[in-house]
Amino acid sequence: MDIKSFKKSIYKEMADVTKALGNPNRLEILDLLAQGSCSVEYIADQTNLSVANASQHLQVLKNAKLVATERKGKYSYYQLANSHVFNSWCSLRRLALSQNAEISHLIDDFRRNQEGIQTISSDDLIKKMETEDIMIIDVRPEEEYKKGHIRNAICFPKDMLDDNMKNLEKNKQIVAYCRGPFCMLADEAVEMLKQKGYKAARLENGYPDWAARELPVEESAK
Amino acid sequence: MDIKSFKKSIYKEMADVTKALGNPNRLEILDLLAQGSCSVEYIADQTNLSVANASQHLQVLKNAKLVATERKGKYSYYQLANSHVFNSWCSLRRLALSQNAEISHLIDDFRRNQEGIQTISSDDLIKKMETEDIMIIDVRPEEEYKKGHIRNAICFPKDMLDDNMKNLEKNKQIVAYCRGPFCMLADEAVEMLKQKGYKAARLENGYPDWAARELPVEESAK
DNA sequence: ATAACATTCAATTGATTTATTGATTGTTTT
DNA sequence: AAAACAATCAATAAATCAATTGAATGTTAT
Repeated sequence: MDIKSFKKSIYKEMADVTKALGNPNRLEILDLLAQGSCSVEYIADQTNLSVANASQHLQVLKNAKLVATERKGKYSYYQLANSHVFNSWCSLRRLALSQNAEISHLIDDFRRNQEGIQTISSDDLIKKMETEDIMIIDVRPEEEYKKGHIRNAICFPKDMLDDNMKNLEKNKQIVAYCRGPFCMLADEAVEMLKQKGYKAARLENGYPDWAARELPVEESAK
Repeated sequence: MDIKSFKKSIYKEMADVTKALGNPNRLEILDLLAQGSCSVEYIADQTNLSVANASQHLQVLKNAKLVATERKGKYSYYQLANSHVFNSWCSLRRLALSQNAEISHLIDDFRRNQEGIQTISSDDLIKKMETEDIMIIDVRPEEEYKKGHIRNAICFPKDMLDDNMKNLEKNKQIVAYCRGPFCMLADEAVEMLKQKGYKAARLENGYPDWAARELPVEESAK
């Protein structure tokens, strides 16, 4: 093989992986899978796709080796193939947020409409955990909490918030987190809590970002 | 705007950026632009695209705000819009190399055909620079060396290698580098040098990776 | 002014991608 | 065995993408 066609096939392979990422529905699916493995039905439900369409997108991701699948009984569970997938996803998220003022504005506008939700970074949270007596609440669906959560966080699914609110203390700082920066579950929870007189803020990013911090950084390809 | 359509537009924006990256020719163009700014003509020439087609791809990259353009006289010079672009490019390269055995095999096969080119990492090079008396040669075209190069590296364009070889010393370890892991200029140079009895190895990655190391790591979006 | 040149634009054609629909496969429950 | 269910497959039509061609724009040199 000559150099020219060698290089072309390299970039072709790289483009195939990138193309598999380059679809809004698949990016949303990957964002969801970053929370842990999910069945096709759950994915379809959470992303408002038909099951057939979700399955089709999952095949694309699978062919690109971005996700792995495992059958348990009559369910197929999908998960991210490895940590590189989430790393690239985050890198693209950072890229999109940095270049494209539109996304940042969309988020800012959304938060502003909700009367200024206070946002804290992971570093801030670590500091607060060491110096203050705070409560961390996980407002994702219970299934996702079970697959993994921030140490000491309480399972606080947003739709059960009313019932559980009595477990909170008005004088403690509450930090709510959810799936990631594009997920609005934490914003909604914070808004509800503030209306009731609690001191609440949201974590800027989500659980997967937090979990990735705790792992050693992988540097090179292999 | 309701949450559903808010999320859809977020992922849409993210997908638009990713789609702009998801084409083999555009990935190759970005790899080239990572060396420094280039004219359309140079890009077309280096990537074997027609000028009109290269220009078209550049428009796509420009619309996605991945590259910036500046006109100097009758030439348009394109460059990467910011460091996030190269970071994402590298992240996708890592992803593709890790998942897709095909790419790694393609590279390995190519290197094996050339009688085992020895490859050293950036960390290795730093150590060697401190402890040994080595020669670092930049085998990219002179234009790219001028735009930036590893400190103390000598400009050694591959097509001039024969003429310049007399400046090398047979007893010193020589390290050749080029554009990146997919670029074969360094491999070719190392092969030629080894045939003539020099001790030569190639740097695993290229100049842009080296330059990115020296800059402070940018963590979050803004 | 004219010619030469670098780049972009516009139109076309063929190839890919996407969502939808309905049928099919394989597993579990009754 | 039959029914219910999860997931995939196959076929289609609409939309988008990519390479080619030739014309148009804008700058520099003569």
